[in-house]
Amino acid sequence: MFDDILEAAARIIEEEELAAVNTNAVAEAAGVSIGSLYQYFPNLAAILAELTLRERGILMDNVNRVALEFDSAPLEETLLALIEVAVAHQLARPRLARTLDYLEDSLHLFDETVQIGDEIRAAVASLLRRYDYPLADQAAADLVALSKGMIDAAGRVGETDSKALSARVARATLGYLKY
Amino acid sequence: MFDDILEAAARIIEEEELAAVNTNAVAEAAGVSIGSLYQYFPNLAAILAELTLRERGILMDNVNRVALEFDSAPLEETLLALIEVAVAHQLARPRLARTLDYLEDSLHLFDETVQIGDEIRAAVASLLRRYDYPLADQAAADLVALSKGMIDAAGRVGETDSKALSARVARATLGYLKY
DNA sequence: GTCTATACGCGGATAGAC
DNA sequence: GTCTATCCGCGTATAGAC
Repeated sequence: MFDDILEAAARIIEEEELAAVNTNAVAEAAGVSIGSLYQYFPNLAAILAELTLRERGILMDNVNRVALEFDSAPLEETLLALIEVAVAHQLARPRLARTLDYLEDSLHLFDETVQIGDEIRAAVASLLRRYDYPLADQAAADLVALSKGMIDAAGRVGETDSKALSARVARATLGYLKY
Repeated sequence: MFDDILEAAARIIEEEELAAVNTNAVAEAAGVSIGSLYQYFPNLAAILAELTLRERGILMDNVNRVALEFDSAPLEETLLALIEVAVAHQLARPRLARTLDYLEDSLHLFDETVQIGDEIRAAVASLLRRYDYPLADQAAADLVALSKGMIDAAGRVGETDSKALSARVARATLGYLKY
């Protein structure tokens, strides 16, 4: 039920837009009454917050898992694995991912905690440092930003070939590092 | 007056958030009454549409000007000039630029016309073709996307050094092309 | 032309029946 | 626990005075 409500909100974001996410619409899409909705969430913002935290959690779990699994792999392989995680995440539900990014950015809904980008940048920076790459923080920020830009754009235009997209993103990141 | 209203909307976006842009707030920030506001715009959406079209117009004018001025310059110089235009645009009013991008994306407010990204991609693609770069359309899309990602991220964290940022973006684009 | 006042609908949230 | 009914405030837009 809790999950039904979150999923309903996610679907409205995908099929309509963020502004269309209101308590009535979410309750109806979830197949519950407005009264019941308020038994599971204190207000509308809490629904969006929980949805954001969940999506972020899934991505971060995968990022951290890759960082662990590849802790003695060559740099290029690790980067590609991280890219594949990010690509898979974004192409699964492109519009949802972009909208939640916007939410997290515009409303600083979670300014107590770090933004998801911070975590990923930190992971990449520590990876680059392990390989003695100079200016690791700057490079990590750039790599994450340019990857995100490419992956967002791909999702926006409906690309579905994860492998091809990952390869292009990998090319861009390696081009940056080696140029 | 017309301009005052647009500027008021822009400032609210920068200082608050998109959802805070309502007729009352815009009228107050513009120093006019709500009644007068409706003499200049038929509704709230028209204000946001006009604001978006203006910002887009400024950027596109500059892109097209560079494309003309550099029509016989080396590829790298032309790319750098285009990047500098985009960087200047984004760093001038970062939050406004990002929010209007979101608007144009989420609401397909202007689906009759082409999105701003399409125009820029087309300009870059024709540039690449002039230098016989293979897969020009794909490369143009990737270059615009990765540049936008880097420039957005820089604006988000308050970077102000346009030259340094342009140089890093140029490095990423050239890295992509040459890797 | 610009204002104030107001109508009106939508959406958030709660009360209270079942 | 889930529902329906309702309250209430906010925001859009208009009416009408000056």
